[in-house]
This record gives sequence, structure tokens and C-alpha cells, in this order.
Amino acid sequence: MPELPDVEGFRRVAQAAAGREVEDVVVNDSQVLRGVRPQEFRKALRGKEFGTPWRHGKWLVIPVGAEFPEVLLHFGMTGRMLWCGRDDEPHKHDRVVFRFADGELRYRDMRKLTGLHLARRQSDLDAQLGELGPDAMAASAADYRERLTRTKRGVKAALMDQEVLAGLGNLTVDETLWQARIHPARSTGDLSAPELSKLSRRAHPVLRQSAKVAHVPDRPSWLTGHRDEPDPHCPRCSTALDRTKTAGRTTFHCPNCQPLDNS
DNA sequence: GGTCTTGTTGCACC
DNA sequence: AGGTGCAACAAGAC
Repeated sequence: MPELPDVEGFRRVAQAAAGREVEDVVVNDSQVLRGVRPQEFRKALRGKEFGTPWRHGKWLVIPVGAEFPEVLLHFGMTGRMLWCGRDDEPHKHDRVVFRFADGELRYRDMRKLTGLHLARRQSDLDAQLGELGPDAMAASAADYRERLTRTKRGVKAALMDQEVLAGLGNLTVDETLWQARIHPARSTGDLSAPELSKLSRRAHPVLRQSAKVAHVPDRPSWLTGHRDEPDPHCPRCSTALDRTKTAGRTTFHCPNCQPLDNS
């Protein structure tokens, strides 16, 4: 589930805890804590005030106390963030719960593919986020052009690479490429200047409109609105969509609107 | 049993 | 060197 738009939603959820003091941290499953033991994690946070959360790509960062530590959260494929009442029914996949006087912030994740880090200092933050490219929603057209053309490979693989641009995922990439009418396997080295500028011009509204509703919407006029249908067709030209594997992920594209040859 | 999954990493292999 | 594809991680749904 979580790509940039989803994590943007989680940021807004975490905002509910900003300015509040953590009464306790309950670690129900220590597997999601990466590089820190439960008691250390708890001790570092208990009694401290949560700050204003911010997001870079698919990472959510919650500053705690004056400066550090910070809690770094990644949501893998199935993670979520919820603000709940203190008496709300616990869920079996609530792996970590931050308790406050008037509610609690829950990290809920079924698959535990990624998890939470504790950054005690700047170098810890850099170790997790330092290699990432600029945030895909904030990045300029020049950022897109320069970073995508740094290597020659399939454009979908490049867009999915978090070191190129941070935040794009399987759905937002498929949607962006379809809107830009570019085949996912086209080489970044062969893209024309107009095509490169079209990528950022299409990615931005896809991300912005998805972030508004905290997920990639099931919109009939979008490609992604049809990917779960039994016999999906292009909402632009009605051609049957191709379902392939690109960069290891299930990829949908329109063979008519997104030709592989010429450009 | 099998296959599939909106993410990331490490590794074998061009 | 710099690509690609795949398995692994884990816990489901179908």
C-alpha cells in the first residue's frame, strides 16, 4: 500500500501527536524495531514531547524532544499509522503503540517487511535517508531530468529507484508513465527532452491528487483505476491493457498509447 | 498445495 | 562498472 501519497496521509495522522508528551511506548512485536532494542526504544522516548512530523519519499520522521532523537518509520507494503482512542480495541497487527494522555498513535503492519528506526543523532538519520534522491513531489523538472538520465535503464526501473527520486512506487509510476504516454521499458537514455519534462509534469499532479486522499485513488479516468478489473482496458483509447513484469513488479500499460518503438 | 501482493535488500549473473 | 532478475523478508487473500 504505502507509496508517497499514503505516507503523506500517515504524516497527517502523526501530526495529531505533535506537542504531546509520550506517556509510554508499547512494543508488541520487537521485530519491527530495526537496530534498537525495545527497552532502549522505550527509554529514549518516554516522557518526551513529539514534534512536528515530516516526510521524505516513503519515510516518515517524527522528531522527539528538543532536537534528537527522532523516530524514523517505513511502512513496507502493508504498514499504516493510526490515531486511536486509548480504549479502542487493539488490533493484532498493532506492532508499536505510542500512548498519550488523550489517545494513542499506532504503527500497524501485517507483513513486517520494514519498520521503525531510532535516530539518536544526525548520522543515524543520514544512514537511513542520506542516499535517497529528492522527494518526488518536491523535485523540480530539472531534478527529474538530471537524475533520470544519470543512468541508462528502463524508465520504470529508474523511477522506482529511491536513490533517483524518493517516494514513487509501483502504482504512481504506472500512472505517471501512462499519463505521459511513455512505455515503462523505454530506456532513460532514449527519452526526448519533451518526454522527460512530461514525466515531472505528470508525476506532480498524480502525487498531489493522491496525497490529498492519502492513497492512489480508484479514478475511472486513470489507468490505476482499472488495474484490478478482470479485463482492464485503457480509459483513453479502450485498448486492452498489457499486464507485464517490469523492474520485478506487476506493470500495466497501454500498448497503443505507450508504444515501445520510436517515440 | 499454488499464485499473487502498492517495498527494500542482497546477490548471482550478464 | 553498471545494468538485470530473482529470492528473501512475512502474512495474508484467493
